[in-house]
Amino acid sequence: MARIPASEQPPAGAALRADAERNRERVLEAARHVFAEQGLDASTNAIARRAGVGVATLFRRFPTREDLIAAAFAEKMHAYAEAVDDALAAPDAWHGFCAYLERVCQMQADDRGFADVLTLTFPTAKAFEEQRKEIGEKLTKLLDSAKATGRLRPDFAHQDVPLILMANAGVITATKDAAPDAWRRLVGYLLQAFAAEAAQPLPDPPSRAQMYRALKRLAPTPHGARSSG
Amino acid sequence: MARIPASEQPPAGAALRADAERNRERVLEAARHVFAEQGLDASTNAIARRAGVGVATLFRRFPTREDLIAAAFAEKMHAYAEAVDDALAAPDAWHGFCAYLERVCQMQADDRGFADVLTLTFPTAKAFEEQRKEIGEKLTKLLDSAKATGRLRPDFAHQDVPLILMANAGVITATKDAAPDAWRRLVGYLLQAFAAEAAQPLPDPPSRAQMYRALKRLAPTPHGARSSG
DNA sequence: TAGGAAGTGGAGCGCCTATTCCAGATGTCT
DNA sequence: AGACATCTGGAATAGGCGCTCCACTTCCTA
Repeated sequence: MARIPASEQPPAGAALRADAERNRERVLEAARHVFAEQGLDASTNAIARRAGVGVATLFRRFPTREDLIAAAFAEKMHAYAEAVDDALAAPDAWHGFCAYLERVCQMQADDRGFADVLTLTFPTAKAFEEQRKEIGEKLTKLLDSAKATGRLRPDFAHQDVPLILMANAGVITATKDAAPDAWRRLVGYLLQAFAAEAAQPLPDPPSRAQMYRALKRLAPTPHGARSSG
Repeated sequence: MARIPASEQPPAGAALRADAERNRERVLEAARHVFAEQGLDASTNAIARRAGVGVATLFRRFPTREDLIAAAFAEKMHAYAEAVDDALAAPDAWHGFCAYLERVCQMQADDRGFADVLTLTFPTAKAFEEQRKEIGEKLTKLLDSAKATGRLRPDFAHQDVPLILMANAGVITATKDAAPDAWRRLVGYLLQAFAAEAAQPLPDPPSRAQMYRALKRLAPTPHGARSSG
């Protein structure tokens, strides 16, 4: 007798058996560790091995890679959201903005997987994407406030934020081992460029739609997706 | 009877048989095309297939991946060197520097493989690396001249150049398809940050040694090297 | 034009990957 | 304690990869 109506699948909230829940947690912990070290294209086997479970267990709990990624990075996404909240709460919006960018880039530097997550979308991970949308709206407010102080240049575009994250991801990928603080230099330059005092004409930013499409590019499938195109 | 003393291997300059030379050229052409489209981690098979030759032919002519990369990008490296020469010849060193950066970043945008090449070293490809060294020396001159004009900020470091290329590579990887001009925005910001007028204190740049080690990180082996670490 | 060096391509090896399947172990409820 | 759904891990499938080997072909020279 099922303690849950269980029409077909455990209705998304159904409690797992205790051992299963334990294993789920172990997989997530392993995934977080491995993704942080190797990036999003780490192999499923490596994660299962580290978790000390069979691959089948991993796949049963997280049928698609997006499921695993979304679950593994849920906490970091919250921290990411917190960063905007803190920035909005800062007494000076410009300083809030600067601190926000540094904090987020630091998060990228600390976690290669997260660096990738911030430059991608995961359309099937709904909670994830809703959160991203919410963060985006708060970010708009932050930018407006920062511009209102007269310190952030008025032509700074919302799309410039993911652009920075992409650039930062590039630096981190290349320098993580040999020069782990190199990204600070990049961000330092950029923040000075974002100051209103420095403002000179710029090329147009990519449109929001373009940027969204860029974020929607294929997530780094460990292998195989390469040949499908 | 060999028309060449041929102690063991064709002494690096030995003429290939006409058909072999033709195939060599076809492989290079294919490699250039495939690298440009897919990046340096394109599969050897894909290149051979496109060239219309067997994989053995490719490996006979280019025993290591570095051999192939060095040969495929030799021309682009010359164009890259030319960019510094032109910059040095410019009447105004600051404008020369700006044009140089834009031109090089454009080259990255036009060729995903080359974008990677510029953020890596290939220790076994001697001619390649000597050229890189020479370019580096000219670049130092260019930076000095640009600083002497008072327009390039004095704390701009030589190491900042590869840093920019890494950042640009990150943007290009992410936006190539959806927003192919996004990189211009990044470079636009950076150039404004490099202007002496905008100069504010910055984090220290990575040391040259660090940057060199970062460039020396493993080239993207198509697959396999991942598990060796 | 004939002989042999030079060059060829695809089959094959070993390794890696994702994903599925299923016989057997485990937890949970009565 | 017994019964049974739940959960498990490793074997198995199917594929991609780099790279090598070798029976066969092509070119060049004399």
